[in-house]
Amino acid sequence: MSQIEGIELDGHGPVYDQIKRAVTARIRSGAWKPGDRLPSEAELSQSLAAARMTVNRALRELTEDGLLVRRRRAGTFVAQPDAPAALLKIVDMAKAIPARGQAYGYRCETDETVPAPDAIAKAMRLPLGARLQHVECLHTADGEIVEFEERWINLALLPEAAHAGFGEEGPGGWLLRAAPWTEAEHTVSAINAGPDLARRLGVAPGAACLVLERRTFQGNDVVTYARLTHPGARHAMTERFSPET
Amino acid sequence: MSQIEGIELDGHGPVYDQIKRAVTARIRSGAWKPGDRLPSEAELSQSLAAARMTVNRALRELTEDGLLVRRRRAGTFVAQPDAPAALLKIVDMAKAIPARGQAYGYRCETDETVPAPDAIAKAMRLPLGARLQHVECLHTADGEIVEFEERWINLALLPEAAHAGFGEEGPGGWLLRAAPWTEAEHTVSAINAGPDLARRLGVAPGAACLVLERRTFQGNDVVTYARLTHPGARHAMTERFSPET
DNA sequence: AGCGGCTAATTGTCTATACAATAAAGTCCC
DNA sequence: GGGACTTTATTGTATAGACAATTAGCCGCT
Repeated sequence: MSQIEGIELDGHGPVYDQIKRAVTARIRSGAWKPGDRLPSEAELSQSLAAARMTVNRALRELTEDGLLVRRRRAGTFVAQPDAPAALLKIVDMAKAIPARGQAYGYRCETDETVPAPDAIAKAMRLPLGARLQHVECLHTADGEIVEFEERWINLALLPEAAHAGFGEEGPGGWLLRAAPWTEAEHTVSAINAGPDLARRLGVAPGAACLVLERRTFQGNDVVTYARLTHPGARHAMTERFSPET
Repeated sequence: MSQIEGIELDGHGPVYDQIKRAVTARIRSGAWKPGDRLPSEAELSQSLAAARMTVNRALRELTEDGLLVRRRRAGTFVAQPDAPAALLKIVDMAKAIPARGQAYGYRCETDETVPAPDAIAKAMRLPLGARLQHVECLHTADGEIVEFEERWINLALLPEAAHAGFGEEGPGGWLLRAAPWTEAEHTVSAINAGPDLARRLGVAPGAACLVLERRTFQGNDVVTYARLTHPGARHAMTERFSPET
């Protein structure tokens, strides 16, 4: 029983990390398949000449990464490769553009205090006419418009926003400093540019645009709602991601 | 020095978790601000009457979550709330649609072995004319088309794909079982539907569509390339996410 | 002032041990 | 056979102690 033929460590880096790599390699190579049971911590601990706590840490972290599943008394199993749960990271333009080696530009077009319009009040779960700071601005990369930002900030939660002045800096950075947030919700969709939007983005009316909507929460209250529109042809979001960490 | 006035644990659940919650609460409440230094592990261990290993685990996990930053000899600090690094999870239609309580439907339109067309060969980093399995299919929710999938599978890596038969099941599920993958890359963009695409999706020509492209890697080789097109108006991807875990 | 080396504070890891919690498997009794 | 109880393998957590690795800060020298 327990044919634990040589799982071998490579001697590079911390032991728990070596164990993680060794187990990962076994799974990757197909030697251990989804549903297979691994040797128990006690067995591994002995066969690897490591403390059980060290083995435990390795297996625990692999479990957090979704590579393993563990059940008390039953054992540790190779996880079924679940959803290719891919993630798309959504980044702040003011940071992403310089990171790509392009010149970042910002232009503020609107910065005013207004009562909440119907649709916005609903999206922000606020009573009709609640006071909001409304900002409209453009982000450019090497002079080309890559994002049109429409932003509403809940003045009941962040009264300072009314006097922050978004002429020089976008609301993104300011909010990051001013507002701790607990949760965010994103929606991605595609729309045809209407005449007004087309003019602002400098694209033909009807052109496809990528829209990212973001609601940021403080507990159950919506702190801010943003609608970020990108010319579809001109801008794409790319993210590379690996499951193992 | 070190005014560690009462960080208090609540007695619910594991100690390391209590510590995580207590520290998180401090940061959330603003009592500890970005850049502030926390008491050392030794101090916390004493003031909380917990072993240093336990404190270490709590702080380590919070560091992995990006809430803290740690430097040897310097100490543990509250992290600058970095990018509101928002994540959009990309899900498999065959799973996502039933999860939303809608009836999932699948229809295969093409399932053939072909030499790689120019653009695809380039995207998959393959020589021109390499053998690929080409699948085109539709995913519906309550009868409405929500995704048009164009899929190319590298037969050099997965020869079984030629005889898998994608008439009943989409390539997504099959690939999940057949192909271990190490990395994936996603690109999101928006396009105007051309005549052909409009017909297939059942939308007006020129309608905005959301396009998700996915390349899945095995090491440096591209296993499969997928182009998933969604009618922009009819479908949006939403994801809620919180930074603390 | 600047450079180099020493000291010590702090995190990072590993170990051995202990006990708690869980749940699979077995046992007994009807 | 099946339900209730007991056993026991396995993971989950906590602890104390040790040493390694890193590096900020200090001291001394030039």
